[in-house]
Amino acid sequence: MVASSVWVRWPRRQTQFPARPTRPPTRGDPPVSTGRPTLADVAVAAGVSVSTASLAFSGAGPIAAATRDRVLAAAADLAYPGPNPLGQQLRTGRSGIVGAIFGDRLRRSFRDPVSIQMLDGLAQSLGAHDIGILLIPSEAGDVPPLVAHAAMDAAVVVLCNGPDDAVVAALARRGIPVVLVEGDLGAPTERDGPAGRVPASHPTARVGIDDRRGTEALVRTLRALGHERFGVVALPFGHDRRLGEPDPARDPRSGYLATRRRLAGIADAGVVPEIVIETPASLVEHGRSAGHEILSRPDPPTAIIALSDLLASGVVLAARELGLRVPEDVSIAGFDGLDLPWLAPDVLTTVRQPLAEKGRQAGEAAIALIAGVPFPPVILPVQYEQGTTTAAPRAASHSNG
Amino acid sequence: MVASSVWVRWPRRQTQFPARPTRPPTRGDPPVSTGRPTLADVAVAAGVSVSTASLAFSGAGPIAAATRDRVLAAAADLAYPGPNPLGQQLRTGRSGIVGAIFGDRLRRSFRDPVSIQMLDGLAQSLGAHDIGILLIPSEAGDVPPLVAHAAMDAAVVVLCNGPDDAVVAALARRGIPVVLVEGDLGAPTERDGPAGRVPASHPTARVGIDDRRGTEALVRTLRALGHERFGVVALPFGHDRRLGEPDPARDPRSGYLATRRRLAGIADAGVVPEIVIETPASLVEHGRSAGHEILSRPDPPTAIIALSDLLASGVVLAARELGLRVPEDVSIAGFDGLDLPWLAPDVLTTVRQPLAEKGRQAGEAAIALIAGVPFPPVILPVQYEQGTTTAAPRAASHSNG
DNA sequence: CTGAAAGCGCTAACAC
DNA sequence: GTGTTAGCGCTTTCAG
Repeated sequence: MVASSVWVRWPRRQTQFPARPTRPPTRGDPPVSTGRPTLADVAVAAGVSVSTASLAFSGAGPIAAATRDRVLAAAADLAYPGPNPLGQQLRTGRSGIVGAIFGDRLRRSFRDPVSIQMLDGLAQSLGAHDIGILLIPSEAGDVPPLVAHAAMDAAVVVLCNGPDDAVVAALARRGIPVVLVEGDLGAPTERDGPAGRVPASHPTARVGIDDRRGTEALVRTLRALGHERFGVVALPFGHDRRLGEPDPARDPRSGYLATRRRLAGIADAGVVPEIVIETPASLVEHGRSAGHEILSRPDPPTAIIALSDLLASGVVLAARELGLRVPEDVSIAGFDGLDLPWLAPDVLTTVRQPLAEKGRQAGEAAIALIAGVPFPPVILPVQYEQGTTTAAPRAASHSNG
Repeated sequence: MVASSVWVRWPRRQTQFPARPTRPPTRGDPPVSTGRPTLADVAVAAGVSVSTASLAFSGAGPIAAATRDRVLAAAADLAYPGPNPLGQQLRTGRSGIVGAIFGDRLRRSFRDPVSIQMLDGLAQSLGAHDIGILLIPSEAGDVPPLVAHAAMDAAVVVLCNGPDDAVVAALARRGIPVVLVEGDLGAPTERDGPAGRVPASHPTARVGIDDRRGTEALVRTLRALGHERFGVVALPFGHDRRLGEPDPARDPRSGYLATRRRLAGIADAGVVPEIVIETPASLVEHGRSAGHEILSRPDPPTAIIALSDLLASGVVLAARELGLRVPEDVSIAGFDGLDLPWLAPDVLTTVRQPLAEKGRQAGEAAIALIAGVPFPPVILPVQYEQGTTTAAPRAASHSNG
């Protein structure tokens, strides 16, 4: 049974909203006179000059209380909604907007709480300065028109792809300061990729976490429990997203920094995984697929490290579906420190990163760069968190893996 | 064991980025000359007038190909990044930005895939017109500064609270067209709430779904299966969010439209629920709490209707935790039509709504209003979808409920 | 097809 | 404490 099966859509009339009367157009008069009162109108009504009227609103200079009240009263009379931001912006050269560019589809990024929590922190620090966030979803590879044309005072770029990131190059060309979250531009000598050149002098800041030491600590803990044979479910390596074992031919220098660093931490702990599955995105279903792939093998590894909690939770689901007990039959760990109530009764062993703080720092970085102040790189610490999904392997076999 | 325990933060130097040389300031010269090339510079370099140079970039008028090439070459020479959007915006009176205002915390809204999918659709339709989305998180009740001051050509307001919504009033005062998603302004006569007056003439559009008939169809189906005793886990009733049985004293006319309408649909199907639990937000954990509350009672209802899928999935978790089989012991249904892979092997019985399409329509509405064209109300259909979480009650007792 | 002129709405340096 | 003045960078008539 279907609730309703047609698209209800009332006919559209072509009538315009009532146009306000405009003064007779003179030569060179732009056709876009809004008809709304301006600061000049208020000034006339209050019997003061425009500059004084401006002061009444901005408070950016000395003004007699009586004068200010007179101006505000006149404004109220005229239903003047306050200074037009467009005029302010042109005059001050500031838009009051910071672009947030996600190197991925909105849909995919936003199904991941990691992006959201970061965005929340970003909104906090920028909001405190009355700076707005312009959402710029960006398909992998191409440069969205908004990056090229929208007004913004700075941009926060999440998950850029290294030296050749065309988005960052476009921003640099426009002179827009860039905050790189979980990204870098490569060594200065590498910055002249085909897509563009980011001059070393371009105002840039970096905010990241110490993920390398995070996975290292995690893996060391698992080794101490007796695990010797590891599987890894990895985040995407780069914009060319795929599911399966990674292409051995890929340039290990390129691709997403977070993925590279978290893998490096595993190596730091002295572990060479028996199997690595790359996923196209940090989503439960991809973790589930990867989990099935790894756990269905004969004699699978005793511990699986997923590079994100969403992936790890997918692996847990896969294990459950295969009738494996977690952590008795297989230990599963994640990364991020998300709250995943639906995994109950299990609680993921993970490496918690300060997501909101990362966003907040990115916001502070943007604010600093806008003010012309350099912002030194920030690397936030992460913390190992024991959950219920890891334990010693059933038979801590000392046979070589 | 802890990966690292201090906040790594390198010392901040106070050096400025190298300031570009500015021409000696003359009287009245604003201090904010960017030093970057302008269209005038390009025009000089190309040996044409500014108006011609403008045409070379906008293509909004006749221009000789040779002239255009000369201008573009000069622009490339000067590393001119294209017309400054701030100038364009003041001149055209358009910011190219639509505000997206969520009547809730960013964090909360964005943990809910419903908001995200809508936002994705919104980005689609606005992006096709090169219009950017300004993200405006809004605490319940107060008017964010960005609503009052940010430049935008229109605003999409999600989940407004009825006639007295201060955010909508503020937008109306500024003359900014408003698209209401899942909201209304009450009857015209009610629009003069204490918080503000939204004149009937103010450009406004509405986009919603046929949720009333959705829950009606759902409940009728359950009744046909033999269910007679229902519990309801409700979305928040209004900005005053709480968990528990609803305040009987609340004005049934106020509060979130979606909640009211979905409840109305249940009544339409001839059902008076034995128990209603209101939740503070559409989140799994609240559904879980509510589920425990309902299912722990003696002789609980045989069917539980949650007004969102996230809430419903929480109820499923609660049932599992209480050792109840779904749907044998209790039927559970949701609303939205989300993909919840982690609920496997269960698939929610639900009412699917076209979320992305809702966002797309909101975007189209905004575009229409910006162009001064009225946009008639849109009510999108919903569709009942049978999952595995509903079935006939174990003993379809015909004793009166 | 190109150039001249006018001004969108505002702020801020400076003179009074 | 207030007014004068000069644009911010751009688009768009309209004349040639």
